[in-house]
Amino acid sequence: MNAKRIALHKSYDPNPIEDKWYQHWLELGLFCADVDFSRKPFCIVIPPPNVTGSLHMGHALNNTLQDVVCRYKRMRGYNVLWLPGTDHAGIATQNVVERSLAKEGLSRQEIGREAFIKMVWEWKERYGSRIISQLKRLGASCDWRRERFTMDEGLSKAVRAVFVRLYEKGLIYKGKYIINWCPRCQTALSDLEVEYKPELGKLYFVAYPFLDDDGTVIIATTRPETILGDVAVAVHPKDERYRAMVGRHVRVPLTGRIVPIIEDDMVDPDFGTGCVKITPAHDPNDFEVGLRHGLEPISVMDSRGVMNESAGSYAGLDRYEARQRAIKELEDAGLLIKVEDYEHSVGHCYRCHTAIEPFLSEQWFVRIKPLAEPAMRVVKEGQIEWIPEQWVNTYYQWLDNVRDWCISRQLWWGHRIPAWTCGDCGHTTVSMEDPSSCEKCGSANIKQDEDVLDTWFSSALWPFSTLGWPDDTVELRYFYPTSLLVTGFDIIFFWVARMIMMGLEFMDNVPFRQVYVHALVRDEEGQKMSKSRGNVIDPLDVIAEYGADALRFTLCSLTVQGRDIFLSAQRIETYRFFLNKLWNACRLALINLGDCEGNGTSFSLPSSALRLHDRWILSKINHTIKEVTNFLEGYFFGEASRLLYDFTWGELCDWYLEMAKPALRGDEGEERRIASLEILLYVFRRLLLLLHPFIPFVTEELWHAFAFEGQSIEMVPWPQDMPALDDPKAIEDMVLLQELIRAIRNLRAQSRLAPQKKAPRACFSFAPEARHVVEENADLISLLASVEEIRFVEGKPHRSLTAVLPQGNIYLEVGGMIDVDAEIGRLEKLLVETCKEMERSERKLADENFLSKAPEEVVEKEKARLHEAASQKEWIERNLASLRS
RNA sequence: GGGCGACUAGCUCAGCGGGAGAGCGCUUCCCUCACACGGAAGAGGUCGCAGGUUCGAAACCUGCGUCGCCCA
Repeated sequence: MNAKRIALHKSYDPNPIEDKWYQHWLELGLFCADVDFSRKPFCIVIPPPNVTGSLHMGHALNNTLQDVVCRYKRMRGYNVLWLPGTDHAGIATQNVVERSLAKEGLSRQEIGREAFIKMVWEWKERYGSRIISQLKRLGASCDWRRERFTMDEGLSKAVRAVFVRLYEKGLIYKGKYIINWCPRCQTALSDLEVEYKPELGKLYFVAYPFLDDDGTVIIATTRPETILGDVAVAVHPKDERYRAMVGRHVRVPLTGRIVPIIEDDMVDPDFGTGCVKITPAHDPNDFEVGLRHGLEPISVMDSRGVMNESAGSYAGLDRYEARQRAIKELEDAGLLIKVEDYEHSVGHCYRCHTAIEPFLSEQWFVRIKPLAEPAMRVVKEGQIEWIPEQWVNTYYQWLDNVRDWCISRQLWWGHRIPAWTCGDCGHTTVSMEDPSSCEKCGSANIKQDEDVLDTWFSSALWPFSTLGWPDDTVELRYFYPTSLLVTGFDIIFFWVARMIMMGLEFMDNVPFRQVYVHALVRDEEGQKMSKSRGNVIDPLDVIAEYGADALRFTLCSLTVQGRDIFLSAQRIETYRFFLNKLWNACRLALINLGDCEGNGTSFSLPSSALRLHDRWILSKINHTIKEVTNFLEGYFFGEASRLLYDFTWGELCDWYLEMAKPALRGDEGEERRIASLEILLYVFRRLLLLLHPFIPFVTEELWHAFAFEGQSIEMVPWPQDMPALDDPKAIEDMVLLQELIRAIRNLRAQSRLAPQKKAPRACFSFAPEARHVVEENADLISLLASVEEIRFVEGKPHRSLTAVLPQGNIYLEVGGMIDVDAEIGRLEKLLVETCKEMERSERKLADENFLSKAPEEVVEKEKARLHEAASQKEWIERNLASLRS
């Protein structure tokens, strides 16, 4: 093998690297997954971002984690399909195009449905790929050939097939119900699309005069303008205060309408006076009451929140104007008894934040209970694993209380509802193919429903519609159920639960085996990032400044299961510095490796050729391989990346590379130089492989710099640990070596020894079993602790500083006078601490309960601790004696 | 009102039954031939509070407090 290793620049610069390697991967077809029944599939479908969207930090996190898993699984030999795409985002996209129309002074109504939809498609063609190219910039390893869009021909066919079948099964129905209505977007919303915010309002107490005497009943309401639509007054059946008046009638203020007093369980006796007005057309609870009592709803508002002709003289007033006028008139009539401040939660449209209006209208619904029941069961049975597990509670709780899903939207952009109503017989025809006549009476006088479906209706089919359903494709047979879903908790209800329901209904199988629910990314103070707060960190800015790898590694490191991520530029910088450290460690290795042969695949040196630090680093990389693999299998991204950080910086760079320098320079002879090179190759090869899923760009660059084999590091198998390399003794001895070096450095720092100047001598008075560590590594101690000479002594030399370890004393001669009193003081303090520690252990070991009930190894450990403290005490005392003599 | 989670060094968080850990920040020193995007040495914590279980609790249980999220 002729290795052509590349010299690296002095510092790491992501810019020239990242685009280059992404193009390389695309050319290699690295991300392409084709059906191959001889290989094990691994499949993730991307949570489709809105086609109008731009990459935000939430996307960056979501897709980084998916990418880490996909790259890892590829290296483990799976046939990995990460299937990308976008959704059509009905309201959001329509809003965007409507806004651009408005700039020309036009409305969609003016240009008409067909022309408008054409415009939206044009917009989509022009701007819809933005988020896709941003995902590529992040390094997303999706099979782009398979990119899908919820409005694609194939996916639209799936939507239609699902609608038809659910309709035929009676699971979709149309009806006149009270729903959430956005007066600005002019559409119905599902329960989920309403966001409740606390608002300070008023509670108005209004007197309703009895019809048959001079008395009144006082009700409390937050919305006096809806008095115009009142059809009853209700009290709780068990409320003794009002029992007598049930069945009597009152005259509704403002309208003079005569309505009954009824009783219903829904009434909360503690709210207001315990009497409430019933307005079925403008309140969901009142609607239910109206149904139970056969009350006819009266709508007094139109779809824009403007009072209509049923509101009499109020017609034409906006809802808020109407409220003011109602208050004034009630006051004038002496019927407004009092007004209280009142905090209540008001629903707002999740897209435009306008206060929503409960609105009575004809809508389409999915009957959810029959779908929810199996969706709960499969999770209970363990067919879908939630990670972290805590989220299943949220999932169950929602499914338990879920109400029918309003799926019709009064929009133009979306899947139009495939239902045609006959103008002659009134029958509704629902079918896969556009009908030309009524299926019941044969009349050609049929008209398609104007509404489109909720975007989430098509997203719910995503795991199988993207794989070709309703056709029976090989992709479906091979990749379904998909392996893993990675998503944020904010869309568990919107999306995850609905995918499970639809998957079970139409594929007769779960859509995925595991759900990984990740955190929300917040700013450094824990605030949600939002444009209005101005605290948004744009991932694209971060990538431009620090590189995609730095962003990815930061997000992974901060990802802890069950906890939100607080992100700041400073934190990203930390990991950017890490990449530079890695880069330079490789640079050091490459400078020394030159054109030497080998690629680090295996390891053949006899242990006799190895020094302590060699055996130590081999044991450590082995341990790292084991742990990172376990962490990735359990999706512990933070733990995995932090371990790699610590290994690279804290072990490899801080200790091993420093200790290997003399051998690499040839100071230990040619054999040792070759051995060290072989270890470098072995360790760096594995380290780069382990890091690759997290930081794919820089590891690819470094892989080729080392001239390791293959066209891409990702095509190389994931490293395996070698139990033969585990070396507990080396770990133990290395701890001592590190401690004694640190102890000497500490003494140096305390003395006023010039940094460049070596201390003349370090003398060790050590227990026999610890001496070999010093003997075998005297050269390294001398190098790393900066002392001229190492020797063993019996007693304390004059003019020396002392460090005490459990294994013995180290006396550092600093080449001048020392402050004896200060030394004595320091040692006495240490002696007190050591004695305290001894007493603690002695007390514990004297406790019968402890000895009989604690596990043996704990007792042993305590004994060892006592032994250590005792010998340390002895060393200190011996040392003090010599100082005082 | 119901549920979930958090509370550990100045900040962000690991640790989740056997002697408190990391990163950043801070202090002191050093441009040593991989790296100042660096190196060395330090300072800093009755692990929210109160009970309990245990030989032993930051960790487990109960209650309380503060904060956050979800649902009604």
